[in-house]
Amino acid sequence: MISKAKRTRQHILEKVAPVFNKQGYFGTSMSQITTAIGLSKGAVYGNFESKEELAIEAFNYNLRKVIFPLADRINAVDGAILKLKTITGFYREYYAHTLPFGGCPIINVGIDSNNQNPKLTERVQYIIRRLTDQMAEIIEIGKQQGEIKQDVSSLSTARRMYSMIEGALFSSVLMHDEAHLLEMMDYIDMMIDNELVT
Amino acid sequence: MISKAKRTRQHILEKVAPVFNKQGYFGTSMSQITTAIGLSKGAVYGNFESKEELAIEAFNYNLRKVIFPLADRINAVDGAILKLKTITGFYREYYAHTLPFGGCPIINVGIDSNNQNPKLTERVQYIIRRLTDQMAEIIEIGKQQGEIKQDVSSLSTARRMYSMIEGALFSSVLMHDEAHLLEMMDYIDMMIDNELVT
DNA sequence: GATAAAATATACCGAATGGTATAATTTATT
DNA sequence: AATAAATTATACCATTCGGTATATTTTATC
Repeated sequence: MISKAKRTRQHILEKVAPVFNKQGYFGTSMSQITTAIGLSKGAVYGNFESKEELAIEAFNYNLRKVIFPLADRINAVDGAILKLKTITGFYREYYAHTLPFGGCPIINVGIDSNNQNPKLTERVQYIIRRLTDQMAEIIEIGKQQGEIKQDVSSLSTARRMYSMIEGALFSSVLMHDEAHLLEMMDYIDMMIDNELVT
Repeated sequence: MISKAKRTRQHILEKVAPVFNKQGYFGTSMSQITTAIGLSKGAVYGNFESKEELAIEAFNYNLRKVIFPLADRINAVDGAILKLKTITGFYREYYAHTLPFGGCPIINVGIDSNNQNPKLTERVQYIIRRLTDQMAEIIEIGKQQGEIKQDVSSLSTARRMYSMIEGALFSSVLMHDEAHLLEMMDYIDMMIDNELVT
């Protein structure tokens, strides 16, 4: 059976993750944290060694919740083109999905931790690299299997796609208008058909 | 002659603007501010009514420094296509230009103020709207003058361009790699030639 | 150069910060 | 059910927070 501590740890992360994502590291105080979780500082410091560790784990929690499901969706389909379009499909739902959490944790923590918290920044960089490498790998396999044109640069295309997605997401979240994201996904789909498909 | 107060105000903004841009609102303390400006709290509160007003004015200062010059560059050339390519040209230099300030103030303050400071968020929204509207206007005039295809949606295209730029900028700043931005500018230039030019 | 006015430095405020030691409580083991 | 161990609440710590009142210094006016 799962120990009490482990369940409390999960409870704290669940409640605290959206707060950190919305308010940032310095914008979130310990008193706001204890209010959000309905527990005392003792519970927090009994399960996490510092506010910083809590912030890092909260980021990981958000990733597990909003980004990692993408991998499952990609693995569930076959073929490079279909996999790529699964990505755009995923991000079409992403706005509604992440808005209650305060937007995309990658952008939020990326900006928030930059020039501030090297550990968190490195973690965000690692995640971005993983995501873009994964996309590049899909394109690469597509090329090998003749599904995607040979003259396409896998990594450049993947990075461009990712920047387009994050940029549109930023616009949508900030302007409170899902259209930016949806229209960008339409455009990327079109781009896939016109520029990648053999 | 310019008054002492006005010069101090300028001095404070100049020194404090990059600090706010790098560290965010809550990440920047009054003591860090007084250290950065080499003056006391008396000087700060004699010239600004609160930390919040200082942050807003620091953002405006950053805009004047890194974004507003774009308008001049656009006005200096004729023709929609040339104006659009002036924009991509501008952002090609933007990474090196804004890195010492801690990256693009629009993304930074946008993310930092979202869910935190409504005044600042509104200001960022207004700036984004101005930028995208300006770009849409260029495309619209290009259509009227037969320089750009009629079936192009001015506003959608402008918004997409802007999201692409901001997304690539985010990637470059966070990954410490200018390539993301430069490659995106190449792509946008190509897009202009292939999809917009009549 | 004296005086008034403006601007800056200093000293201080209550409140809140992240963090800790310890007491109280809950859980698990027998 | 009794006891030991693990977990959480409470009270408290020094420090720092943003902000202010006032003293000092600098600037402008005459």
